[in-house]
Amino acid sequence: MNEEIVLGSQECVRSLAYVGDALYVIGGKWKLRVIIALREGNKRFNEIQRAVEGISARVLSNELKELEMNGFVKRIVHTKAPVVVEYQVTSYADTLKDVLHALSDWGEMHRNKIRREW
Amino acid sequence: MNEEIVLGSQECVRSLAYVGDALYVIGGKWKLRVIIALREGNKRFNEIQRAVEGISARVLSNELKELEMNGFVKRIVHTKAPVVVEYQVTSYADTLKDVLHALSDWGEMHRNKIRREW
DNA sequence: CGGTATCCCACAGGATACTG
DNA sequence: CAGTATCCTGTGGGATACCG
Repeated sequence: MNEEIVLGSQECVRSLAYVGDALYVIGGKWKLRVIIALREGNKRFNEIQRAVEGISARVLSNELKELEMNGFVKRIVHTKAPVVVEYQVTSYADTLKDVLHALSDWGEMHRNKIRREW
Repeated sequence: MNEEIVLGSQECVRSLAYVGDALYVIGGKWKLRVIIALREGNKRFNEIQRAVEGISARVLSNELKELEMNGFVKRIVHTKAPVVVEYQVTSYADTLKDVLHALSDWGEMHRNKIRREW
């Protein structure tokens, strides 16, 4: 039951490439946070901006475009009476569930550790 | 069993903060990759550089210092006869196991998806 | 080998203002 | 409200050279 602890060389090489690929699309300061905000439910532009603290309109606009291009988010324009634009996570974004959970859990643990140390 | 799919508002807010904290320390292009490389086994400076494709000596040097400061990596200098420096992941780095697995798995899935599309 | 020093630049991303 | 336009800065990070 110990062979799980140390990665084999092959696994390491593959893992390096895969994590590289992952970071390429979901890396950066904001992408995952925007996705998290939208997983709570569809949101309009300004709602996202309020939810994701610190993001500027310009940056959010860019992130949404990239997220849409990569299939994580869908932009929905309601053409009925009051024209409303809202953003929705796609089912592909759901595939990130484990990543988000793992990162969130680890972040929580880490924050507590840091607080204890200071 | 459906309440798992949509995050509650509280969870969302907490998750946003936690993921922010996590990305603060392990975000960026290289940190996780250096950790992965070292999880395979202790390595010397140039070995790491060869394993983590594309990283320059200057950047690797900086990353190792930060990783050491944050308790993920230990720098070991063997003072015996042939002076050798090697780097080792700490047990704290092991707490990232789930994050690394999730990211690696997702990266693999995503790569395959992209390849299928083109 | 294990780095450091220097130089440099692209680009992520912040601030502010503005528009339909 | 849903963005765009402009401007600007920091810094991540590449290239190259050098050192003990």
